[in-house]
Order: sequence, then structure tokens, then C-alpha cells
Amino acid sequence: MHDIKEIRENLKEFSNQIKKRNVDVKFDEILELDKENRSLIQEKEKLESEKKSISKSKDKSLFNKSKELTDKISTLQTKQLSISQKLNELLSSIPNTPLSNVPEGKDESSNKEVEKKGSIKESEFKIKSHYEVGENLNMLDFDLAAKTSGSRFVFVKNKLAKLERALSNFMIDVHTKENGYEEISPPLLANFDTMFGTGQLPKFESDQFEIKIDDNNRKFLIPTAEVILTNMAREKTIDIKELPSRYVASTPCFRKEAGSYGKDTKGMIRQHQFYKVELVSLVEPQKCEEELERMTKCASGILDKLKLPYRIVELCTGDMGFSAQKTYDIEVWVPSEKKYREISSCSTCGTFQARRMKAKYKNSKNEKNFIGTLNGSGLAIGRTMIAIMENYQDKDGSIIIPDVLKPYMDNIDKITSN
RNA sequence: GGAGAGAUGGCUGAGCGGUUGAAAGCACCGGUCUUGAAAACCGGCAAAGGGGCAACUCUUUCCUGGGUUCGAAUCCCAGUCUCUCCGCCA
Repeated sequence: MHDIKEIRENLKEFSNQIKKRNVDVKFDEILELDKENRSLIQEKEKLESEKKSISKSKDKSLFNKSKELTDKISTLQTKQLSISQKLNELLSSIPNTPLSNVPEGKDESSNKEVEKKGSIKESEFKIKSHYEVGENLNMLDFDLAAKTSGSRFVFVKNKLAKLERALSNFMIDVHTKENGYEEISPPLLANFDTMFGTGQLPKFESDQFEIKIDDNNRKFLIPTAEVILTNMAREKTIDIKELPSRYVASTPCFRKEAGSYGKDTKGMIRQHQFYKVELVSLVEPQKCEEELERMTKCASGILDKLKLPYRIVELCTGDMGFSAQKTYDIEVWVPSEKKYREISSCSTCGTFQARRMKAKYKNSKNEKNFIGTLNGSGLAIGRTMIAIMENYQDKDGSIIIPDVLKPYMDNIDKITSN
């Protein structure tokens, strides 16, 4: 959420920044509504002030006048409210402005690779896709999931199910013990305000699964733990001593994936439900970029430990998510596709989400300011499984267990079909 | 599911129709004292929005939404959430 004052005062600069994001914003309409809104407020306040003084005077002869004022005020109020609502709708659909050092571009073709790590091994046999391997092992069952639930779901069975759990535990252990994150087991349903706070609503409602409790009680399945973890700070003033706050949670995530029909239909890449370990940091706003570097390291560190080849990509202005100011994607090597696929996305949102959530902190001078919020996957479990099933694939179709996971897998070396 | 109690500033907590934007305490900030710190003492300290170059000023806000009244934190109605007791239950 942006400050209307800033837009009003620095329109040119602001609209230039927004333009970089490849979106069209009706600034004329916004300014017009803002003007109208303010003039209605002035009119209303004048009458309110008059009414107040009558009531203070306790002069009975003026009481009738005061009644009339009440009516006039309520008419003005209704009008003003509807205008400010419209204004807010427009404002809340404007994405965050990119930081000045973010590469400009329309789409992913302008993203910038900033780091490449791990070696891609030439295999002496043909690497099978993760779903072939999984189905051959009888440990991934897409058909069964289609029957019980529909498309884009999967049954993970046996040792692969254990691997999924192992990954979750391994990642949480690293983030809590080595990276200073606090483990949280959060609710998986979020209300409207919470979804608004991180920017999923109102603009991206069609991506969300909604649980209808009754007509005025809407809940949503979280699309990522970012939503619920970041909102821990909602409508709060945090003591500066508590910053930075760093949280990690491993949760299922639910996404409709509307608009991605025909994309990644095969396998586990794009599911309606998947596990993800999520990192969230709450920091002083000026420390956002520093924290983003740190967070990206924490996330990519997992891939280092798993010895999986990856690269880090800095997203360009046109490819970033709605709330982000700057984003690094971490992409893991997927041998069967012979390309890198996103396994983590780390973003700083600056004060954009904090404004929507009214999340503040008090600095050492006793001034209240909006906090900075960051989120990143550390990592997506399903996609990490894919990476392991392919990069650690043996020629007989078994899967070698990465060393760091062995303690979490009863010290077995391999997942085989028997 | 049944019966009660409650929701007030960063926190605790008073107020229960008319300078109450709200006592008090804690926290926090500034100062005095001190070699430094602590303690003590003095002072400051809600938010959002509008107008003004500014000093400043106006409006709104005591969970949310309605209502009563010239006037509501205070009274009435509805809702949300929290707590206690009983029942049920993973």
C-alpha cells in the first residue's frame, strides 16, 4: 500500500517507478478522487465543529439546529466514505515500487543471473523425470490423487513420504540452529484482513482457495506461510529491541493456479497443495536490503548442504511479485528438463506490507515507523524432492540419499523399490 | 452445545451521560545528580486524517456496526474476539 501523500507530491517520480513494473495505473482518477475526498472532509468537518460547539454551549435554543446538522453531516459522510473507498481500492491494487538497483525489464528474459553454484554432472545414463522415477518406485501416485481430489494433487508414499518429512525437519533444523530463526507452527487459514495485509487480496482473489464459514466470515487457505507469519506483526507496535525478528515455518500451501492451465501439468512441479518451509524477517526498514542478502544465503545454504547445483537470479522490475521491492529467485538444476527451476523466491517488501497491516516499531527516538518485511522460501519441499529424485538418481531407478539427510532417514543410503 | 464475565493508549489498568483524548502505574525519551552506571528527582510521551510556509489549528477514534440524546468510552441493539464454568471431543 502506498501513501497517497507521496503519490500526490511526487507524482512524476512515482509513476515512473510504477511504469517499470509494466502495469497501468489510473493516476488521473486517483488524484481526482483524492481531491474530491479531501474537499468533502473539509466540508464535513466544518459542520462537525459547529455541532460540537452547540452541544458544548448547552444552549437549548440551538438544539434544533444541531439536529439539522446531524442530517447534513451524515449525508456528507456517506458520500465521502464511498469516495474514499473507491480511492482505497485503486490504491491497494498498485504494486510495490522496485528499488533503484533492480534491473529493468518487461519479463523474465531481463532477469539477471548473479551466482551459479554446484557442478552439473554428465550422467552416463538417461535421467528419468521425477514422476517416472516416483511412479516406478510406486511412491508417487497421481492417478489415485486425481480420483480422490482432482488434478494437481499427488499421493506421496512410503520412503518418499519419509523423505518429504525428512526435508522439512532438516531445513527447519538448519534455520533454527544455524540461522537464528524461531520455529512457528501457525494456523493454515487466514481471514480477509490478513490476506490483505501481505497483498494477496483484493487483487489476487482468484488464486486463493476460500473456505466459506458464513456470509460475513470468509477464510482462506494460506498460499504460503508468508501470509500468516508476516501478519504476526499486524496492528502492533513492536519494540525495537525485538528487531530483527526471524520466523520459520513448515506448512502446506494451497494455490488455485488459475491461469496456469496447461503449464507443468505433469508431475509435482505445480500442485494445488505442497509443503514449503518459509522464512520471514521483520526488520528496521533501512536494513531490508542487508536482510535480503542474508535471507537468500540462508535459503541457498540448504542447497549447498544438499549438494544440489543451483543459480541465483535477480528478478527484473517486470517479473517481481506484487508486494516485492526486490527479489532473488533461487533456481535448482532439474536434469530431466535440462534447465533451472525456481525452488525459492526471497523478497524484501520494504514498508509496503507493513503499511497494509499497520505494523510499526518504535525507534530509539520514540518515533513510530512502519517496519520492513521480508519473506523467502527456505525451501519449497516438493521441488526439493524433485531435485533430489533427479540429481541423485541411480541408473537402476533408485534414489541416493544426500549425506545430510541420512540421519533423518534411518541412515539408509538409497530409496529402492523394495 | 449450555451459563456467565470482559474488550480503554506500547503494556497494566481507572472512568460508567457534559473541558475525559481519557486517572494511575510500568515501559520509553529528554534533563538534574554521578568518574560512569543504577537509584532518586524534574519534564515529555496515543493514533489517523484535514487545513496552514510555519507557529499552530480542526475533525475522528476508548473492539466493530447500528440506535437513543443537543451531547456517548459511559445507555440500548446486533456482531466479532477473549476468558471462566458445565457438557462433548482429537
